[in-house]
Amino acid sequence: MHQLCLPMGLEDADIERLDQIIGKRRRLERDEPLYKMGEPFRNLYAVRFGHFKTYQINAAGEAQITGFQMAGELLGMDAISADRHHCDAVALEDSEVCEIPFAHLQDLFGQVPALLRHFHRIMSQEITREQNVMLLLGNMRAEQRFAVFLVNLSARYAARGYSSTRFQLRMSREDIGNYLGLTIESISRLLSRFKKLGLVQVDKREVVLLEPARLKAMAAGTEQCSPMA
Amino acid sequence: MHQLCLPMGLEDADIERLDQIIGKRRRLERDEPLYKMGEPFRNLYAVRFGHFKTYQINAAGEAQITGFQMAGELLGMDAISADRHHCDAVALEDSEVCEIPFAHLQDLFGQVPALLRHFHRIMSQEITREQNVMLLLGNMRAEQRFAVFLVNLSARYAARGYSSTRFQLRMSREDIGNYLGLTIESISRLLSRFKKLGLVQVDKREVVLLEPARLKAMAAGTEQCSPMA
DNA sequence: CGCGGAATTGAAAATACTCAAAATTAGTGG
DNA sequence: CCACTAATTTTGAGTATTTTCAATTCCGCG
Repeated sequence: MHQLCLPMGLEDADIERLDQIIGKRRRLERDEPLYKMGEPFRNLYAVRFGHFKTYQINAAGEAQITGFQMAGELLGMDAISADRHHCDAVALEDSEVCEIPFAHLQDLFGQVPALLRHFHRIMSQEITREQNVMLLLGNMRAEQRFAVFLVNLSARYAARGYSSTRFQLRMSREDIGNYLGLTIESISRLLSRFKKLGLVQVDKREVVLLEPARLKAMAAGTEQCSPMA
Repeated sequence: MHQLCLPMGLEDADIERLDQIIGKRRRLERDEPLYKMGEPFRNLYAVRFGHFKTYQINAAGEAQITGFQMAGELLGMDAISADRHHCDAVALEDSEVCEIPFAHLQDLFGQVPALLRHFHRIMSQEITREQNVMLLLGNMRAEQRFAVFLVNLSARYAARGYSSTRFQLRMSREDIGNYLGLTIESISRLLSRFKKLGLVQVDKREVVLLEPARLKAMAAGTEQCSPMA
């Protein structure tokens, strides 16, 4: 947790100070909202375990999932600008976060420059992450989007010490489609195609990446599998 | 400039201190790069006048424009996380920026909490801006995307004291298409359609919004103009 | 005046969507 | 633990939106 979340390269004394301002833990069950758009902003949240999705809702009531978050990742940074949450965050499974009261965190920034620096990196990282999603949504075909999605999950699980080739999809097909700008039917068809091509093995929500290298090539745009005669 | 850029609600003394660390101005001519992906990160840039585009390039060499920036807006925040620029920034016309050495800015953060707070708001604003683009790319049809684009430009010019209904497009049709995840031909057709419907008047790059309210409704998804029999 | 990049327009093609139905899975209560 | 219902996923067929390819047209500029 400490590896991925806020502290990183902080001295023990600083970590100690950070731990002191970290508020209470909060457990959420599946489908429970962590916060909703428009609510006043008080805390950032660090995921301790479980998974979340964040999504925006437009005027017409349709949602666009803007990200999936897992252990060690930080939620709520989009709320700083307007002092209100800009999106909804919902637990995809039973999960736990710790609250980080932002007012206290700001107090600490003045005292622990290394913490501030790290916080800026994390916000910046969120910006680059979203830019990568814009690239995905703006100029990739369905097949490539889905490959990027799988490869991204793979890398994130690997970074957490889990298998990079076998993992559970914590989100529904519908969520995946929404995130990737595709329909649930398209996701289903892509899974079937990838399965048939021997790229993956799928059993309900468990996925095994059988050819990670080819998937990475597809994600990079180097390779593509024909639309299946 | 001071209204939109970093200072805002800062006391005069603090603005003074900020002005002191602000580095030299830099002029760029049309198509000149401000920075390129991978370059070491030293400065943020505040646009003084002119316009810029930022874009990512994927493995296959294709670009995705991630934003257009105008006077008062800040460039380079995506570089903080890796100490290297994550995208290219290019002037769309003859423009000027002022360099803000990030190391110096960080020094100031410890001394001027209000500045820090404002900086966080700006970074957070960039995150929400990108989330809005994800919503656009992920679940809007071409017509709505283009309406959102026009309405967004309109609002930003209005905020700067310019006309909200008549302005120059500083970017090519190709850039617009790239940004919106559409082809240049689609943009051209959309413009023709909007023109024919009396929504806009277009002369090369000059646009007049004839029915701002209907455009806003289209952007919100409330209204749509049929695909033109 | 003519060259060249940018923009427009048209026709054909492709990708992904919609609608519908069937199959599978998950959840619930007996 | 099983059975039943509801929800999710898969699959198919037809359709729609947008792209691709191609041919002009429009302008700025030397």
